[in-house]
Amino acid sequence: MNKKVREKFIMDTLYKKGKISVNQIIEKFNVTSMTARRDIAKLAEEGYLIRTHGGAILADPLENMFSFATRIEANKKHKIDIGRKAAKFVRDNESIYIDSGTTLIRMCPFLKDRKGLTVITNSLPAASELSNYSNIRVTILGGDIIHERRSIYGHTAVEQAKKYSVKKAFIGTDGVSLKNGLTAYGNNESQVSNVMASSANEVFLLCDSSKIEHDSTFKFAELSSIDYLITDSGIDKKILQKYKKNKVNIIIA
Amino acid sequence: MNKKVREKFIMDTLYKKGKISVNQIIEKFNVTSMTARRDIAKLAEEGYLIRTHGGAILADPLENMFSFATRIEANKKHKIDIGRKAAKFVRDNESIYIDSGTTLIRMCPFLKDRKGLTVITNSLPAASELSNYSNIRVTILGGDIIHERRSIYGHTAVEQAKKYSVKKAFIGTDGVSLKNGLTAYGNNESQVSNVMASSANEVFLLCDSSKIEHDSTFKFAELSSIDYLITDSGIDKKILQKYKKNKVNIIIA
DNA sequence: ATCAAAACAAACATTTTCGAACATTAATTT
DNA sequence: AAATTAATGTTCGAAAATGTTTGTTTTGAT
Repeated sequence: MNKKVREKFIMDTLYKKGKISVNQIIEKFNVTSMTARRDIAKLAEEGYLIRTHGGAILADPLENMFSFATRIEANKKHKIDIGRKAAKFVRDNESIYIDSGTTLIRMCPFLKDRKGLTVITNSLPAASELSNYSNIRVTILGGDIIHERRSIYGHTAVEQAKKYSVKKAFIGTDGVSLKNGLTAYGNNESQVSNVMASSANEVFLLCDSSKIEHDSTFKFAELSSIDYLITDSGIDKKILQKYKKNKVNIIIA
Repeated sequence: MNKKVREKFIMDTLYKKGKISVNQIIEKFNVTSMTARRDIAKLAEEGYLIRTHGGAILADPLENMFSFATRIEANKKHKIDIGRKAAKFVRDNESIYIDSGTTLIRMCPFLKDRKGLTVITNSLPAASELSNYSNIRVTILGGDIIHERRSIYGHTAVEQAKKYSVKKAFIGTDGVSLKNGLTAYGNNESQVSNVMASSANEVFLLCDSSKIEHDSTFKFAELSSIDYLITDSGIDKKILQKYKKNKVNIIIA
């Protein structure tokens, strides 16, 4: 079971230093280069890192490696994990809704191999990312753009949203708690999420653990309106138990 | 494995300082000048930067936005010229429509200082670019996305377009001729352009000179429906005269 | 306009890393 | 315990990265 330990070491090193070499792995664990390379290959396959000659660097699926300032976003790793997990629920030939939000964007790269997928979204970056994949049909909601979030909202967006019905809706939130359900900073964007969620067969809420048991200003949906809550391993055990007791279908990525 | 790391360093430096020298790379990574130059050459090949003697400077940011397979557009200079010229017709506190198309995108950076501007667009990259400027209200048309063009079309988009009325519409085309007017490859996108143009006080057609007296498949508008044709200095003198005789209001950027 | 220094690039040499194929050794299942 | 599966090791030719040499081009100062 050393494999998992090596993988953890690789990712830890990457998050700390941004890069790792095959030799580092060889020396640390006394394995052959082939094994080290296989580890790296596997993690690359899963989208965690980008291979290089002699090692690997940290992957960032969205900003291709030449991103503007390389500010290391808080919770980026967690968000990628959540995005990957969420993407696993998407099947070929489905139609899904992807909400705006930094966590939701992380789903997109993991959808690129789906066949016959139709995606409806109110997220400008999600639409941009998905429009790279010619096999995915992308529909964007029209309306006004919120600059800070690159998301689309307003009456027009809501009206358009009402016309669609999707199999699965993947939505975000600014906060979620057992007491107040889903809450957001602004009242506007969440209306779109609500409409799309209400027509969906299954609703997935994606939120990193920092938002759990944290309330924002506007309450926009009950906890019961979601079918699955996908979050990261950073969630407090006690809170996790409490949620399970309250029959929230919680998934740890 | 240093290669990717060097590339990242090069691009980071470029984004921070706008330029980089071969010597900086040599000193930082202890490599030969040949290696440093090969790095630069490769990145230039991919369109990320522009080579100079002794180093490189940053390539156009817009290029990077969708650029994965960035073929370096011919006519880029011309398109920028056209975009700059077109932007000069935009006043504070107006509402305008910006069509999809590579020429139209070039307008956006020149609009960043306008006050109280409202922009409606069916172009994904234009919307992305404009959403960087918090002083500009951006409305995007909803609908299906054409991958190759990053533009939005279809029934939904047309219906939404009908609800707006703008002061000035800036539209693009695949071809324009005295005989056939404005023509496009596909029949779909141009419908949106048509609707927005018909409600506008003034219609500007932006097209580089390679498209003039060149016909595409679908005829979507008369030449008389546009008020100004903005093109580049590459236009043939004889054709220019002919257009002027036919009372086309032609502007050379 | 001329010249020297710096920058460049083609061709070739060297070093390093890869990865496919097969062998071996755990770990799991039956 | 035998069979199956997963993980790791070994070998070796191919590919990639980098260095070296050498002659050409560019630049900038005179």
